Amino acid sequence: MSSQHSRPTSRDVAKAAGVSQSTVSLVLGGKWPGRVSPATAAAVHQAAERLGYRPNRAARSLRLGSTRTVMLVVPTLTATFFGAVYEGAARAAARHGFGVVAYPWPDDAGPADSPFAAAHEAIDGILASSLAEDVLSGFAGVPVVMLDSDPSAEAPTVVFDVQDAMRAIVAHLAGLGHRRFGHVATSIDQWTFHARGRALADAVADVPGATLVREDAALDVAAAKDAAARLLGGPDRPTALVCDDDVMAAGAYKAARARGLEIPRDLSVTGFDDVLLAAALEPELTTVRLPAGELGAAGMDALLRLLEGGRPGSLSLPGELVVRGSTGPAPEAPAPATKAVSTVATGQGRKKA
Amino acid sequence: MSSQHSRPTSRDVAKAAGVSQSTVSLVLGGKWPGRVSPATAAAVHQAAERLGYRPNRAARSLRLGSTRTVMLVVPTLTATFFGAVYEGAARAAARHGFGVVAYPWPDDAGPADSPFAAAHEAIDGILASSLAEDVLSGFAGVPVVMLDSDPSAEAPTVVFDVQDAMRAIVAHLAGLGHRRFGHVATSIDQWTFHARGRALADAVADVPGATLVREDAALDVAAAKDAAARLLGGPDRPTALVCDDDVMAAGAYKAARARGLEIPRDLSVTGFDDVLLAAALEPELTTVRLPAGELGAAGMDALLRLLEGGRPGSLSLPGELVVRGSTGPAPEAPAPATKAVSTVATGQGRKKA
DNA sequence: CTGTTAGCGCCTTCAA
DNA sequence: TTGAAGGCGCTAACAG
Repeated sequence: MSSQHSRPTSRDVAKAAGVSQSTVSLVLGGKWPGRVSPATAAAVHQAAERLGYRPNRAARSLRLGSTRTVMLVVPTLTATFFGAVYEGAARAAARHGFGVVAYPWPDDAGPADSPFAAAHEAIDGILASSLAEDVLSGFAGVPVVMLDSDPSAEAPTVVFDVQDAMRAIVAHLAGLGHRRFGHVATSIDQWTFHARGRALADAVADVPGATLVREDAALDVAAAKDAAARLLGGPDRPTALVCDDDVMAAGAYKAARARGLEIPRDLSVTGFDDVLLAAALEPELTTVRLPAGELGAAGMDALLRLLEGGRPGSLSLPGELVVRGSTGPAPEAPAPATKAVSTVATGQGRKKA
Repeated sequence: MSSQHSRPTSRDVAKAAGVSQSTVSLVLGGKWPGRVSPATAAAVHQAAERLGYRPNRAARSLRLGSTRTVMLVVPTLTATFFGAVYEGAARAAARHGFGVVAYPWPDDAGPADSPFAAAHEAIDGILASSLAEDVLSGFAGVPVVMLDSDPSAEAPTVVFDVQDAMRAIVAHLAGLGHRRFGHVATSIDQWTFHARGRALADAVADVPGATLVREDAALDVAAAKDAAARLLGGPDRPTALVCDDDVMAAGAYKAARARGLEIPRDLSVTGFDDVLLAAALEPELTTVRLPAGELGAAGMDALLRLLEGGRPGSLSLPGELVVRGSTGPAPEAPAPATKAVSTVATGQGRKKA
């Protein structure tokens, strides 16, 4: 026995199969046809199998100069969304023999360390989600694909079609007769939230006679509650609150309840994300489901293509409006309107009852 | 220029500093004092800095036979809990120059692949959270620390003090006058849930005159709602529902509402975990906060000690009871009791109003 | 105190 | 069709 008790090497396999190392490499690398006899190849495969041989990654990396590892940079892993992104990315990577290491980098922490504290410098490429492009300034030269961030960036991107999703929300609400919209917005400086704000404004502008007021807050329940309370306390109280995120919708629920408003009778509320929370709330939340896993997978596919020398294009994934119990017909005369709201039915509006 | 445009090697640094490679290795490895002159050491450091030198991980791994990488196996990353475990573990690992790769392995998927599809076989140790020990059967020989799982296992473990947490919950509830408890349990076959069930039964048994009924359900809102409904529909309706998880508590809320019961006036509800959900519910949930990040960090510390040849002991982390709005005094005469509930005040009960 | 040397396991010429 | 040899970048013996 040449191998003491540790993992077998290609040498061991060669010895066992009665061939040379290079033959083993050829066969196991799958490029033997036409260069190695089928019989020899079979013998090699068999020996490798029997010995439980697995190539040493470090040695392979050293020789090849590539690590077959991709780093996923996300603001946090403590959010189901990014966990799903990771799982989607890892699945796609595994199909190509790549591994993924997660690197949580809070968005308010400035540019990420280039010389990693975590010793993760051995990387072939970077997948960055929901981060500003300049966060990656320390990684010049490393192939990058950006997820859920400004598609006008240089790197290939994969994003959600936020505009379409917001249009769907507004169409749904407008169809229920709503005209006075409130936007419970998050103040986080991320592309997706800027995009949501813009998309909502655009969509509302397309509804004749519709108005939109906006309040910003941090992305947590308490802050969102305050923002929603401000909206609800203002003149011309909105009949529908469009929230930037399911978490903020939970805050909106609380503000509504504090004001004695019943959802959806007196107020409609929508979210964005469709995480666990949406189904846990009462009534269940009408929201847009964002396919986080697919985002990760599509991003990884693009990155892998990039690593192979290709030039992947940018991509946009559709969200899906999930209508649940938090939206309903606009209340008839919700408040003594000070401004006349001359609503022109656009034809797509369909009121129930 | 010897280096074309790629990363500088220790050779380049040596050349730049006018010394040999081994000196560079010694200096940068921090074991030069007494072997290299301070002046030379300074020169090396400076050259390395100027060139932006970073050691090649693959080469180092190959030489050292260790990868300075640990694998964290978790049931899923799509849960804030495991995301927090990861972050805690990664932080602790980084302090020692270790990296962490996450490996989501659903608990119902049987023993994990030993020869990883994801090519993650290059690993020094394994941290496994909330998994049965036999899931790791394919990794014989690799140092392992188990998190949140049966402490009677062979491997060192880090767990939460479930028993203490449950006692705190029951004490809190009993202090409010509750004697009829319902357990909304999860049917998931994990150590922690078995432990919760046992701990709850024990704690209730210690309250004179107290009773406990139990219903099992999958770990999701809808299933928990059904289970809670069964509990609430049975004879001698419980006045307090102890749920195995915050998610299940959300289901309990729904069941209560469906039955016209108001929380906490007619029914008290408690959770377990204190994730985002607890503060999003209305009223906010009384629950036990489980320090997931600390679990990961403590586990990683233990694993690192194990890798250094030590024999870390097992550890138990305390949870913290967080009292919020979902628990209140037991209703006076909640239902025409068929059994007499002879309540003996234990002296620690303190009713408001 | 510093330099030389060897070899970790793999893949890829090059020669047979 | 197969084997021998070299070297990826690093570290640890061993010389000097």
